[in-house]
Amino acid sequence: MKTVNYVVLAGLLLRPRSGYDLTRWMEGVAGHFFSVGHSTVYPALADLERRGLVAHEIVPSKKGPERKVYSPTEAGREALLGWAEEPAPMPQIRDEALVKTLCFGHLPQGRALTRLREVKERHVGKLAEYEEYERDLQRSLREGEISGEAHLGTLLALRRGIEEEESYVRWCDEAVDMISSAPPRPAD
Amino acid sequence: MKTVNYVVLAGLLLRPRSGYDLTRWMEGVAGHFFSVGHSTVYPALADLERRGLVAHEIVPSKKGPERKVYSPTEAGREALLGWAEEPAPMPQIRDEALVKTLCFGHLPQGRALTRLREVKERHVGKLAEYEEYERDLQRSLREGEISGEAHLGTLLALRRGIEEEESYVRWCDEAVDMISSAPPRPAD
DNA sequence: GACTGCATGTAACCAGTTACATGATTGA
DNA sequence: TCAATCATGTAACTGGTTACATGCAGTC
Repeated sequence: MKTVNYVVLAGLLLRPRSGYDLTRWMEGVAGHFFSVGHSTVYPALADLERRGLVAHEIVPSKKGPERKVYSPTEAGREALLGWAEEPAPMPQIRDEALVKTLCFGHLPQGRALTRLREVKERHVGKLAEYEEYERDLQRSLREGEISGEAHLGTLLALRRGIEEEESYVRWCDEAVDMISSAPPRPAD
Repeated sequence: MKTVNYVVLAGLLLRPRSGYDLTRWMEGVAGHFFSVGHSTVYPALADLERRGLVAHEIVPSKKGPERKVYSPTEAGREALLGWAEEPAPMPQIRDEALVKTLCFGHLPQGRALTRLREVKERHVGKLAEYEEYERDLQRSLREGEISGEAHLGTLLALRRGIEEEESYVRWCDEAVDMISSAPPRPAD
C-alpha cells in the first residue's frame, strides 16, 4: 500500500474528516512533512474504503454540498499502527533555494543577499503559521475538542515543523554574515 | 527547463564532473536538498548538451572505463546564474517518520520510544557525515583544489544540512521527553 | 448576477524511480 | 574467478501535479 494511504489514515485517526478537510490539513499542519493535492486524496480515500480500512457517512454541510466524512475502521486502525511501528526511510527534501545558494559565490553579493532576505521572510512567515497552529492545538485540548492521543501526535509533529523553521531562519542570518564577510566580488 | 537540469548545472559550476561523479555528489553533500539517481542524471546531461549549456571531454579513467567530464559553457553559466537570482518555491519535504509520529499517542510508549531512538541514530549518523564533508571542504580550499566561489556556495549549503540534522536530533530528544511525561497509556 | 468558498471527482501529463543492459578494471 | 567499484546508458512503471469538470451556498 502506498504511503499517501497511511498519511490519509493517520489524518483520519486524529479526527474523522472529509476529503476536503484532509486536503486543508495537508496544506496546513501536515504541510511540512507530507502534502498532496485533493486529486490524490480522493482516489486514496476510495482505495482505502475498497480495502475496508475506512468508512464514510454522509453529513450535510453548513455551507456547500454534502460532505463524506471518513473514519478509520478497526482494521484501518490496526493497519496504520502496524505500519507506524516499522522503520521509516530518511526524509527526502527538495529545496531549490539551496541549489541557488550553491551559486552564491558566483553572484554579486547584493543579489545573493536579496535572495536570502526573501527566503528568510518566507520561513519567518511559516514559523508564525505553525506557532498559531500550536496555540490552536492547545486550545482544542483544553476545550475537549480532541483526544489526548491526537493532541500528543499532532503536537510532536508540529514541534518539528516549528523547530525546522527556527533552524532555517537562523541559517539565513548566518548565511548573510558569511556572504558579507567573504572576499568581495563584483558589486552589483 | 526542469529543475534537475539546474542542479546538474550547479554541480558542474562548482567543478567539472562526469555523470557518475554528479550522482555521487547528489548522494553526498547535495543529498539533503536535491538528489536524483543516475538514470535521471545522464538524460539531463544529454539534454543540457543538446541545448549548448554544457560540453564534455573524454578523459581516460584511472579505474574503469572512459569518463565523460562535463563543464558548463558560458551560455550554461549565464542560464544558471539567471535562474539562481529568481525566487525559489518553498522546500518540499516527505518525512514518513513524522507521519508515524502522528500515531504515537495511540502506540504503547515503549514502541514509540524505540522508533524515536532509531530515527535519532540515523540523523546523528547523517550529521557526522556532513561534518566530515565540511572538514574535507576546508581542506580542499587550503590546498587550492577548489575556487573560493565554489567553497562559499558549498559551505553555505553544507551548513544548512548540518544545522538541519542538529535541529532534528534535538527534536528527537524533546520528543522522548514529551512522550515519557505524557499520561501513561498501555505499556508494551 | 458574479464571485468566492465549499465539496467531490476524473484525465492527461510529467518527473522521478526501479529494473534492465553493458562493459572495464582492480583486488581478494 | 568472482565480487566490487567504476562508468554509461535505456525502458517500464509509478506517484504525484496540473488542468478539466461539476455543482451548491452564501455574500457583495
